[in-house]
Amino acid sequence: MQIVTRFAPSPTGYLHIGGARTALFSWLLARQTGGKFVLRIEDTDQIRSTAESTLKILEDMKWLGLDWNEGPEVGGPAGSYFQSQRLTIYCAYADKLLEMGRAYKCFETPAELTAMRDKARADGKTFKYDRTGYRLAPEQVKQYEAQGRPFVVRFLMPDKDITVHDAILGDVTLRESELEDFVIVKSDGFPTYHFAVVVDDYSMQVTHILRGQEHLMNTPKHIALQEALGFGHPVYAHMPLIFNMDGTKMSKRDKEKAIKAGKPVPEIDVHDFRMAGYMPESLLNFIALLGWSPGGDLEFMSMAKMIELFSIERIGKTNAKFDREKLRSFNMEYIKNADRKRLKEVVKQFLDVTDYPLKYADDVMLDKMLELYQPRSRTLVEMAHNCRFFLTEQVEYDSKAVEKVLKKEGGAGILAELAGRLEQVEPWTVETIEKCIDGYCAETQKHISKIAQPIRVAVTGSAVSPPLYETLDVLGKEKTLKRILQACKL
RNA sequence: GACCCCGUCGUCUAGCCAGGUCUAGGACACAGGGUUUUCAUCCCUGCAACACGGGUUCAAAUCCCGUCGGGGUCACCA
Repeated sequence: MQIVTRFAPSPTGYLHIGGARTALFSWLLARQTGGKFVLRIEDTDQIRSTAESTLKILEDMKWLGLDWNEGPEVGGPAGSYFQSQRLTIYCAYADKLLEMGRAYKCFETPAELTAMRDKARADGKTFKYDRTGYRLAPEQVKQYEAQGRPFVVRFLMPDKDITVHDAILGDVTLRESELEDFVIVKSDGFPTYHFAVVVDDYSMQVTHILRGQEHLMNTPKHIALQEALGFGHPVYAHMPLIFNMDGTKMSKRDKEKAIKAGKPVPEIDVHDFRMAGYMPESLLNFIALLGWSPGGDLEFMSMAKMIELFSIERIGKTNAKFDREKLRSFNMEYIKNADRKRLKEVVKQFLDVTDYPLKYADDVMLDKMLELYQPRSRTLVEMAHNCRFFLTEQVEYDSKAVEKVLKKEGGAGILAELAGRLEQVEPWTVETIEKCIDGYCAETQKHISKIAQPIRVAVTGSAVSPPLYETLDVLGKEKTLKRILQACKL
C-alpha cells in the first residue's frame, strides 16, 4: 500500500519552525517510500486565515525544498486543497451523521457556554457539555430553526473508552468520562478543525499522520469520528515539542517582546531563519535532529541520506530545546563545505530578499567575496555584513581598532612610507604585495604583525579581516593606496 | 485542578525495546593549549549527565512501582 502523508498548516502567519519539522518528517516518510506528500491549507477559521499567509507558507515550503504531490498550485484528485472550498463535502458528511443520529444541533450561544464553563470551574468541576441539544424534542429544534436561531452541530461521542495506537507513544487510552460531545460544524456553517481534518484525511487517502504532541488529546475525537463514518484509521505519530532554551514556547510574541526590550530578535518562523542567513539544508538537517536521530554519532546528513535513514520508530518522546548556537555551528559547517555553485545560488537567493551592498556586486566580485568569506561565515548575514567594506566607497572605521592599532602601533609615518612602497608594486597580485611588505619588514626590522594590523585597519576599518594580502589584492591598488593615505589623517 | 505524555552532560542526543562489552559515546557551548600577520578554520586537552527512592536480578542507564520535576490538553482556534 502506498504511503500518503500530509502537512496541513493553517494560514495565519508565516511557517513556524515547529511546523517545518512536522512537514519535513512527513515529507521524508513519503519520499522514502515513494509515496505521496499532500499539502492542505486549513483555513476554516474565517477570521484569522489570510490568503497572504498561504502565499508565505508556500514560499517557505519551496525555499526549504519540501515539494508536494498534491495541494495548492499542483491540484490533485481530492479537488480543492483549501478547506474553505470544500464546504459541500463537509456538509454532506455532517448531514449523514445527523441522519444517523450520531450528531445533533445545539442552540447555546458562546456566551452561555462560557458562563457554564466558568461556573463549573468555580465549583471546582471539569466542564463537560451536558447534551442539552441531544435531548431537545424534534419540534423544539424545528421551532428554533424557524426562529433563525444560530446553532452548532455536535458529534455524539460513543460511551466508551478510546485508545490511540500511537506509533511513537504506544497505546494511550482516554476514559469515556474525559471525552465530550464536541462541535463539528460552527454556527457560520464552517466545519471545525476536528471534523474537517478527519474528512479530508479520508478523502485524500492519508495513511500516516505526523503532528505535534499538542494534538494527542484530540485524537480520540478523530478516531470516534472515523468509526462513526466508517473511515478506518490512519497511523498516528505524535512528535515531541520544540521550545526555547528557557523552556517557553517559541512564539511570534517572542519577537515583539525582543523588539520592545531592544534585544536581538529571535528567529521563530522559517522566514526569520531565511532572512538571518541560514541555508535551507542546514536548517533542515538541524531541525531533523530535534526529536529524531539516525542512531550512533551521525549528525551531518544530506537530504538523500535523511530520506534513506528516516524512520518513525527512531523519533523520540522527549521535548527539545532549540539551541541557536548549535544551529549557527551547523550552518557554518554547511557554508564551509558547500560546493561553490550551490553556495553562490543560495547567496544570490538571499541577496534577492535582503539589501546589502553585496547585492550590487558583479559576478566576478561575488566570486572573490565567496573565496574570502566561505571559510569564515556562520551565516549569510555575517558574510554580507563583513565584506561590505569592499563594496562601499567610504570605510567605516571602528574607533576601538583605530585607537588601539593605528594610533599606537602604526602611526601615520609607517603608513605613508608603506603607501609609497606599495605604489611601486606592479603588477598588483598577492605575491607582489607580499614581497613588498615582507621587504619592508626586513629592512625596518619590524615584525609583520606590527605592519599588517595598521594596514588592515586603514584599509578595512576593522582589526579583523580575511588574510591581508588577499584582501589588498581584491580591493585593488587604487583603493588600497587611497585608503592608506586617508587613514594617515586619522 | 482534572486527564495525558515525558525525565541520560548547560543544550541536541547515542545507549534502553532483546539487562552484563557503559569507569555512559558523539556534537554544540564553555575552559586551556598548539598552528597563524588579525579573525575564522584546523589540531590537542579538559569540564560536564543516567532526577530521586524502593524493588526484581548474580548483574539495572536499561525491567517494575512510587515520589519529585518538566510539558501538553481541557474553544463555535487549528
